[in-house]
Amino acid sequence: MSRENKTMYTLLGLLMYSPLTGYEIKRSIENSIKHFWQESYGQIYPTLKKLVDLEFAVVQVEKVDGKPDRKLYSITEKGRVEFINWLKKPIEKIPIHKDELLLKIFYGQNLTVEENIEQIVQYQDKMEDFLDTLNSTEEYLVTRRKKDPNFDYWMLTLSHGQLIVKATIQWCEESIEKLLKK
Amino acid sequence: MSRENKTMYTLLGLLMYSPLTGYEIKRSIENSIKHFWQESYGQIYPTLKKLVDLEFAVVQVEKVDGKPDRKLYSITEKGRVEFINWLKKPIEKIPIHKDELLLKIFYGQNLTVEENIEQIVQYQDKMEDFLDTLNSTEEYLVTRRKKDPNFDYWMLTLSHGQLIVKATIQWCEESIEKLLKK
DNA sequence: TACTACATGTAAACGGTTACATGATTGC
DNA sequence: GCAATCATGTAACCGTTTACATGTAGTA
Repeated sequence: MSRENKTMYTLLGLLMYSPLTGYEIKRSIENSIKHFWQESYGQIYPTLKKLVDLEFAVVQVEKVDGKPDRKLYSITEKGRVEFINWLKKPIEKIPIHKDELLLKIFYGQNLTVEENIEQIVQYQDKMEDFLDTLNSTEEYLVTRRKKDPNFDYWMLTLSHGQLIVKATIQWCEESIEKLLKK
Repeated sequence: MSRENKTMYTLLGLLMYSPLTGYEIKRSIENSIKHFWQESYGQIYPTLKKLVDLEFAVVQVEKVDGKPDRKLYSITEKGRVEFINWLKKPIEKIPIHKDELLLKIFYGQNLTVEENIEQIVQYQDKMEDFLDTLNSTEEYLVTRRKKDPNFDYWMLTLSHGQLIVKATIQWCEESIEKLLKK
């Protein structure tokens, strides 16, 4: 079973809006899909090269004084077809995400009840911080990006994050309760 | 920042209960933490070797006619200390799990509303199947393992899975609703 | 006859992060 | 003077999966 490279589709998806440089792609990911998707330069630049090799994108090199060349990547028709085909394809299997907290809780019998509660409390704190940043993003989208044709889809990914994080916080509270009764 | 090898701690945690072979470890993972943690033989066997190198475990080789040697690994005192120290350490940062469905939904404007709904419907189906297997596991634990000292902690990891999957199904339903109104 | 369970392991490749290297400009 | 932003990229390494190799015993 060959593994498909999702980084490629992430970049193609961004290039569907407009041509971008590697640097701009990184920034773009940082303030849009960051809460469920990340890419490093170590992935972005080689993938951009691959996109050109496969004729899914073309480069325009702009010379700039004293700076490295600015390489602007544009998606080709072939790239658009490839991207749309990927988009339509259903997700084959739900992925199992490795969860370090659960691994520690699974082995919880090796610690005291108090130590386990402490672990969960600290995790819950981090989840509440995360919920705050998601809520800030929502406010930004609603006040500044409501007219964008993508707005509804962006909001769907956000509400997913909010629901999951809230469920996790709820689990933390319930679990602490249960452990206190031991 | 050096990356810690969680596979090592996964194996040490299992060896805390009793000595095991690589094969038994694989099986053990398959019917306990499978819903949030997986390890392949390509990870297990080399890690077992490493555990012995670091003196966190010792091997006992049992010769068996016509079969490969059975290598039984036991945790050492040094290994127990290492494991407990890891268990106590708080989770530093919540990991961002890459989510292919959300990536596709984020780019949803490139498809029709119906195509996006179809994508979510199919995902929801898979989530409902997953919930069924989690519920079966719960039934098994409650009817067959209630006396085990680890029972409460095992149930916590299970209820986490159930809550998250239910939240995801809820998100699917709400999202389909929202898309139908477009 | 074929599949499953038992039991070991390796090699290649993939996917991803981190650290490094370079250097101009702008603003505090 | 220092940090941030713009802008390119590579190399080393880590973590993980997949496919391969080997072979017996029991069962459907």
